[in-house]
Amino acid sequence: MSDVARLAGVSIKTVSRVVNDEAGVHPATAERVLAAIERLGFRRNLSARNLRRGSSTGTLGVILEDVGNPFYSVLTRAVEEVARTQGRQVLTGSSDEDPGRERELALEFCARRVDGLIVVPAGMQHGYLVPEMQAGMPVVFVDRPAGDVVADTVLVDNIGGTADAVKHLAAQGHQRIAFFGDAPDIFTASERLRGFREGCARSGVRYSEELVFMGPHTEAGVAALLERALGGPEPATAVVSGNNRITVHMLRALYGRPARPALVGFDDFELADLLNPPISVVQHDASMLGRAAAELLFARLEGDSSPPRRVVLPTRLVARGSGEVRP
Amino acid sequence: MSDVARLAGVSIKTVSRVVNDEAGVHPATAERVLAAIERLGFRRNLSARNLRRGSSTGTLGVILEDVGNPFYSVLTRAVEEVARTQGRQVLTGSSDEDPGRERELALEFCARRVDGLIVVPAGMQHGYLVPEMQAGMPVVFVDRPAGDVVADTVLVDNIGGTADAVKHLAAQGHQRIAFFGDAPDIFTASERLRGFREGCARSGVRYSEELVFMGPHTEAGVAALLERALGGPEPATAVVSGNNRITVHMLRALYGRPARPALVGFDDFELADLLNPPISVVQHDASMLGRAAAELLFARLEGDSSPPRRVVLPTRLVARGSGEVRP
DNA sequence: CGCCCCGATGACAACGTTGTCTGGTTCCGG
DNA sequence: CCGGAACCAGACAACGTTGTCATCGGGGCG
Repeated sequence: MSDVARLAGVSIKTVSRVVNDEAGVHPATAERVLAAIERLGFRRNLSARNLRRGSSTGTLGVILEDVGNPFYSVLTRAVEEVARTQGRQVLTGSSDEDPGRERELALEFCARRVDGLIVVPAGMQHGYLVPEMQAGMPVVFVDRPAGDVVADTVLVDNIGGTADAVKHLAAQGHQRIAFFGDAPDIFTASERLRGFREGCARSGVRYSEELVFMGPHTEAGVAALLERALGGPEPATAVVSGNNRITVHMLRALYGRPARPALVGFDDFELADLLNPPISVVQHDASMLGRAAAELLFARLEGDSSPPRRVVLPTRLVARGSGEVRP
Repeated sequence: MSDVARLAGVSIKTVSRVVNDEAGVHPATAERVLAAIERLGFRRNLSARNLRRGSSTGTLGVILEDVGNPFYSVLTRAVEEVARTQGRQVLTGSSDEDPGRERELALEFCARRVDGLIVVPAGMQHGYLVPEMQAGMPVVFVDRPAGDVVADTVLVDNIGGTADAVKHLAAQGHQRIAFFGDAPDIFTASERLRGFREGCARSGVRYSEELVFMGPHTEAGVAALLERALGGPEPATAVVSGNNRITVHMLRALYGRPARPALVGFDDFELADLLNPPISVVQHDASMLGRAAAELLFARLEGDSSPPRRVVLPTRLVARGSGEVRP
């Protein structure tokens, strides 16, 4: 900036005035300054500006499990979309479900003075965020609640959705239904299991411990457990899958098998309708999750200080046929 | 910081020493300072720190078409992964293929003093980046070259990959092969068309203008053009699709049709192997694109000032069966 | 002619840090 | 008992901006 000032023969304050479109600069002076800016390729330093003005950094931090997972990337995109209307940029980070990594990212973002955080929490301890929140950092949790912090949270109706899946299968006459889910320490996994159990109760299906399989996260793992579920004296005739990754693993494991169990998966995924049979799913909207979270966050930034809210977005069972296939 | 200093009864410089783990602070003093930091929830302001130290901001800017598109989100994840090894964070932005939006994002990132930019360029004019690059901002273009700027670029072998697709189809006996691609002003689209033409020439397939369809980007659009390609006196018996979105649209348009043309798609996609028939694709690695770009960028940051490089990553034809289906 | 006001510009401090330099103890060896 | 090293701690300036206030002409008005 002082280079520009020297070249234009003015003080740096005048340059500042020009780059900020402040009134009261002689047109001819402004002209000279602009020419100097152009010639030197000057671009004002936003960090310094924000520091001096005490204004926001105009950034948002988004921490999720994996930026590369389509579900989260759609969520991120929705956040970005809302942020854009507010002239803010988005910093993203993947925690890989590692609480330590999440914490590291969150504190790093706080040190960068992001205006707010949107977090898909990993693990159950988020007390480390309390001081930040007390210091005025708005935090919204998405997809799962934080273990030990009360804050705005946006969830989907995991219980209702899974119960619907069971109901759908029961309506097709299935009585032996298996559930495959993520590790039970992940909120959505345990909620969906709960929904599964409730669904069984409501639909008059006998819930049996040995048809519940939590935690496999490789194709081989899913395949092995599936073998167990479909073997034995009383094999399962239908399966509820707890998330899209497990569903995909399962499809691979089932591929080419002559007799396939009926299947309903939690989370929709691209091409589910083009498979044979088309896969029925419990659908919900990652984009809406992101939008809701971002909107909650911006409300806080605009001064909303009402008690923390918990938004639960509905799910929708999309019957595509896989729920009707009989063994 | 001065609050902490006051509470601990020291000068702010001592606080600075403590938060920076500098040697030469009496343990008891450090203890007091740490306690004060804890009590006040102090977190040092990274922007101010970077400003003062003149060090990098520790951020990277990534601009791509759509953060929510799985292809780009995998790329982003790879960039993040490399950035992480260097202790840097990633700012992302979606251009939606709008050059104006891209420019806005890029300049905003520059004003924030990101350490470098990774850009999937939209449009053909990127001269606006020249001053920034001259001022020392390293820029790497991914997936497409910039129209009018020479800089590091990471591409995939669009021409070779598409030619392989044609070769594969020709080997199955196809002589009437259609090509569906993105709008021709998108680099990858025109390159792949070129590859298609070259493939035809090399494989002895007659290239015919009326079997080339560029630009449809809705399912209905693809369906309508497909109708044309498959109708008429000399219908196409095989189709090459120029990217994963078009492939998916095409699959929907073809779904349930009794006689399907043979199909090879550029870009692999999840579940392609589970469709019926499994879809043959020209596979390439978004993750590797991202990694290569990030590594080029970091090399520049470490002072590599060799002439701009152009890296072309190979593609691999994965024959899954859809190329062999005969009408 | 003198006054005041206004338009244009600049000097200076401050944002929250950290690098440099200096001042003050303490403790050791001579 | 003194010189000097070693150790701690603080004062001050600076990073690149912008907010506040002061300065300086010139022009309109009484």
